[in-house]
Amino acid sequence: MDNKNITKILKLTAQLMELHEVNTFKIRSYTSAIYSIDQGNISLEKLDKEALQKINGIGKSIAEVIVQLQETGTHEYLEELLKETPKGLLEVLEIKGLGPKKIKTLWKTLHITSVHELLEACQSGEVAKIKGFGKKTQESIIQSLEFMASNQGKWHYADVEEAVETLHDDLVQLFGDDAVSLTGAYSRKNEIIEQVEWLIKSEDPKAVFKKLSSLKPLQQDKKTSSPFTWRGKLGERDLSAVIFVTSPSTFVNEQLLRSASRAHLLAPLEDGTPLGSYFKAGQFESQEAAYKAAGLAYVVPELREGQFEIALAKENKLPVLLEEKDLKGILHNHSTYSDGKHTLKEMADYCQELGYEYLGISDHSRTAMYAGGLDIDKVVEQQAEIKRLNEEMAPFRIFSGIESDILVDGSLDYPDEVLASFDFIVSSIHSGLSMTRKKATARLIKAIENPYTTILGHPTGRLLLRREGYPVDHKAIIDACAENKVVIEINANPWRLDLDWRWVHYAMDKEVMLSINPDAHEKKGYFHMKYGVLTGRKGGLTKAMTLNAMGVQAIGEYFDKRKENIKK
DNA sequence: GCCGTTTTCGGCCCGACTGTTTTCAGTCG
Repeated sequence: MDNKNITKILKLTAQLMELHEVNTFKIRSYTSAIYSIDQGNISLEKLDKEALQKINGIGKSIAEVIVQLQETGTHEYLEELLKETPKGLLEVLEIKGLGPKKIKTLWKTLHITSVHELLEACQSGEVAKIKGFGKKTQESIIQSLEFMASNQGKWHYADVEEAVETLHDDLVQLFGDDAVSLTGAYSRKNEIIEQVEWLIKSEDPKAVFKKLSSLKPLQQDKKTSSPFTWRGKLGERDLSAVIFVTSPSTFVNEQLLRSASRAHLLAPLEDGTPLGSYFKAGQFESQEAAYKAAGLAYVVPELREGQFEIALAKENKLPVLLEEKDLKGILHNHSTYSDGKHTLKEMADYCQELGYEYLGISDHSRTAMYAGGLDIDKVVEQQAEIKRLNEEMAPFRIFSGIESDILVDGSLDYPDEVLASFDFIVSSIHSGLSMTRKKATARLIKAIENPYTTILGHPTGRLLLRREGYPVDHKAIIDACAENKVVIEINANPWRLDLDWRWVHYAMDKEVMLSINPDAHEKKGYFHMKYGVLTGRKGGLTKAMTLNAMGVQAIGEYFDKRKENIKK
């Protein structure tokens, strides 16, 4: 069992302990053990009881618990707690804004033991009447429940990627490369996937179904399947999967129709025919040939969203999209100076090992106490270390940055002379997230207008499927970035992907550059760059408009020049 | 339950934010 799953179970244990009012210091032990595991970079997988106890915060009993987890997937104490807990309450624990204490109150006073009962109690106004609760709490519970319901059965692209790619390889093995095609939202590299779809070319659907039944990760739902359409689930995740079987004569038509979004297919051609109707009626050798016949340049699947691509395809002006290999460096990363798992040197070494020319380190600024934000002394210390490492590692270079909190009033988190000591600054909002659109926009614009802001970090603060971002006026933000020559981050963490791809094209139109930033808190975080590239590509991002596609020298000059302009 | 010692028992206790209160409790990152 990996660290992530271990801490997940320990967290559940701690929550249940709170629910059952176990000694608070005992609970604290669990939470501090979790913190220690999260922060450290020691894999617990192969450690025995003795080795576990050497880790700060883990003593005899928690070590025993972890050993049990490794051996059985659960532990005795957890099982005991679960026995005393109504099953439905476990789901209630997932609700944002509700902790164990409040849940206990709901359980003991209103006898609520499930999400369903909770929703009813909120709707009837019972919850607001309890001491310690109020109308706002009741309203926010309803909102959370609605948000959760709307996200049922949806997954992050990155979460399903491995299962999808593995099955795709299996399908290719079974049916041949030219007879299998991924379609749907996944083929367009959408950030959220509700269903994965394939198209299989065959005259004999029965034979196809038979072969499919040999694939272990697939479980067919016979009720919803039909003679040409296999429906069911993929893998343990309960991911909805559909496999269409189509004859060779309509394979290309189906590929075109099933890979594009509705908006793309509704786009009219010169004579007014919707593209979808044209694709349906015609006979084509290949997808490329179909676009050509329609008088369009070839549109890659990820652009088939009905945004701007048809107009550009008509004029043969589709951009050459950014590729991962175009990226020369990685900006916006954290180290052990704040809440990262690996040291500055480890982060730099690994970055160099992956073939990049530079690393931008931007730990949290001092206001971010929860993340070990750097006070001014630490900033000085880190910059000295960067200077030393740069001498050692040349021509590789570390740029000294900071992820400065944008404070509630829109100002940055250090006095000007400290801000001036960095090569670049990523300005982001981390606290005070519940704002009106007007307030959030004004706060961001003030930070954008600060001459020290180089990059605007995750502009909406959203966490996909978990938290809506604060509402912002995207146009106003992008316009302000254009005016102040501020780069906008495409935060490549699959939970964020923020700036959203739907705004990338507008930003480029305004000549705002974008930066693909992994926001890495550990070495393997660099691999998220890939999802940032996908996001950029969906918005039509080019190499020329990507900040970190610049080589080390060019970006060094870019940072210097920006700083010179501040002095003037 | 963990830690650290003034060494086997006593202390442990983040800070901002929100919504409830009207000085605080609960939650979150």
